[in-house]
Amino acid sequence: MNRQLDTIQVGIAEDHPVYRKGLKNLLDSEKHLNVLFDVSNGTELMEQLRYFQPQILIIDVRIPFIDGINATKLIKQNYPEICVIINSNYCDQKTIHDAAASGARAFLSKKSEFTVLVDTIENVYDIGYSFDSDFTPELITICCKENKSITLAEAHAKSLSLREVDVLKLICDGLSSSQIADVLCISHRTVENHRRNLFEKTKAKNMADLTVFAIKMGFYSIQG
Amino acid sequence: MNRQLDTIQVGIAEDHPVYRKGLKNLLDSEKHLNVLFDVSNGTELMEQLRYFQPQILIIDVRIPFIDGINATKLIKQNYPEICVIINSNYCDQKTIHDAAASGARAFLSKKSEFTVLVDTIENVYDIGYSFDSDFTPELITICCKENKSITLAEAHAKSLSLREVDVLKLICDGLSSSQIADVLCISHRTVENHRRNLFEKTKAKNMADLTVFAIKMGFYSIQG
DNA sequence: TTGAAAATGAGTGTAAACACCCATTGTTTT
DNA sequence: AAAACAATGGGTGTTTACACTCATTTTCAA
Repeated sequence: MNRQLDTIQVGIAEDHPVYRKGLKNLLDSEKHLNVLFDVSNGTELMEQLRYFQPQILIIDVRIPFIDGINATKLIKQNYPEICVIINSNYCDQKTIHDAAASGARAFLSKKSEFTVLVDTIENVYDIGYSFDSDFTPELITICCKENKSITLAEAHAKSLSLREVDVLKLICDGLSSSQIADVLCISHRTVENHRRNLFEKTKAKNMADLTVFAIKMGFYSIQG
Repeated sequence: MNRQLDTIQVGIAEDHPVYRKGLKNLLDSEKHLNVLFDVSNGTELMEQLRYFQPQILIIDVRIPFIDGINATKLIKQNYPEICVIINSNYCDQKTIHDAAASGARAFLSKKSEFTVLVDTIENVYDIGYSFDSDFTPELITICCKENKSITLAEAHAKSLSLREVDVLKLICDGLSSSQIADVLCISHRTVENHRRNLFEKTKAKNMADLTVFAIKMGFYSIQG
C-alpha cells in the first residue's frame, strides 16, 4: 500500500460547528486526505451522499434528525462500499456495541489524539476496520456481518421531514401557528397539519412537550 | 479600536485533543489572533501561565485536575488582567451561573459557530465581557465584582415563587392547566394565575417559549 | 404588628391550540 | 404504473390558553 499515491476521500458529520470546521482543516492539511464535505446533521448527510461518496465517513453519534447509528445503518444498506468511523464523546459499552452492530468499521473516542484519528482512517482504508483491543472478535464479527437491516422508510418514519423541522424550530422560538405561517409564507392550516404530524411522530401532548422533545433531540439549541 | 494593529494573544485549555488542535489552527488562521499555548488540563494551564499570559483564555468546563470553574477562580486571583471565556457542551443555568460567579468574562456553547467564538473574543477584548441578553449588566457586575452568589432566575426582574416553579416544571412535563390543578390539588384558576405571573416575569409569549426559558434557566432538566 | 407579597379562587371574554374529517399536487420508491 | 409520502390547503368543531378584572387568606419581613 503506497499511500503517497492514494488520496483518501473523507466526509464529516458533526453538529458542533467549531469541532467540525477544525477537524476539516486538520484533515485537509494531511497530504493524503481530502474532505469531500462536512455536514451538521443526518438529513444533510444523506443528501450529500447522493452526489458525493467518500471512502471514509466520520460520524458523530449524536447528530440531529438521523442519529449516527441509524445513519450508519442506512449507509451500510445503500452505500456498502463507504466505511463509517463512529466518533463519540461517550465510550460506554452500549454505544460501542451499537456502533459495531450498525455496521461501523471503527469506533473512536473524542478524547483520542488527532494522530490516532488519522491512523484509524488509514487502517480502515487499508484493512477495512479498526477497533482497539477492547473489541472482542465477536464484536468485529457482528459489525462485519450484514445482520441488521433498516429501511429508509423506517428511518424516515422516526425522523422528521425538513418542513416539519422548520415548523418545530419556529414553535420553539415562541411563534404561534399564524406567525409561523407568515414566516414560511404558507397557510396557517398547513402549519397546523405539520404540527399535527409532529405530535404524532414525537408522541408529544402539547407545545411544551414538543419543545422539550426538540431540545432533547437537538433540533433546537439553547444558548444561541 | 483598530483591530488591524492589535494581535490578541489567546490561550486554550481543552482536554479533547482533536477539538483543541482544530481550534488552535482555526484561531491561528485569523490574522488578528495568535494562540500562545494550548493545554489539556488545569495543572498544565496554571504552569503555562507562569511564563505566558495571554489576553484571552478559552477554557473548557470539564478539564482534568483543576476544572474550568476553579481554574477561572485561580486566574482571577493571580492574573486578574486575563479575560476568561468559559466554553462548554452544556448550557444549563448552573454551569452558566458558576462561570459568571467564578469571574469569567463570557460563556460560550460548544454548539456556537466559529464566527460567534471570534466575535466573543473580540467583544471580551474590546469591552471586557460578552454575555448574551439574559445577562443584565447588573448581573455581570454582581458576579464579577461582588462575587455574590445569585441565580439567573433571581436576577430576573422578579424572581419566581416556589409555587410558580412547581407549576413551571409541570408545564414542562406536558401537563395542561387542569392536569396541573389535579396534581397540586388546587383550582385550575389558581394554576392559570400562576401561569399568568410566570408569563409576566419571564416575558414568555406562550408555553413553548416558557419551556425554553425553564430549560435555559435550569428549572427543568433535559437529561432525565 | 402592619403591610407587602405569596397563594388561593373566580367571572367573562377572545384567540389559539388541537382533533377529527377531507382534498390536491409533486416527488420518489417499488 | 401504482403506491407512498411530503407539502400544500380547507371545513367544522371542542378544548385550552391567555387577557383582564376582581377577592380572600396566609405568611413573612420591616
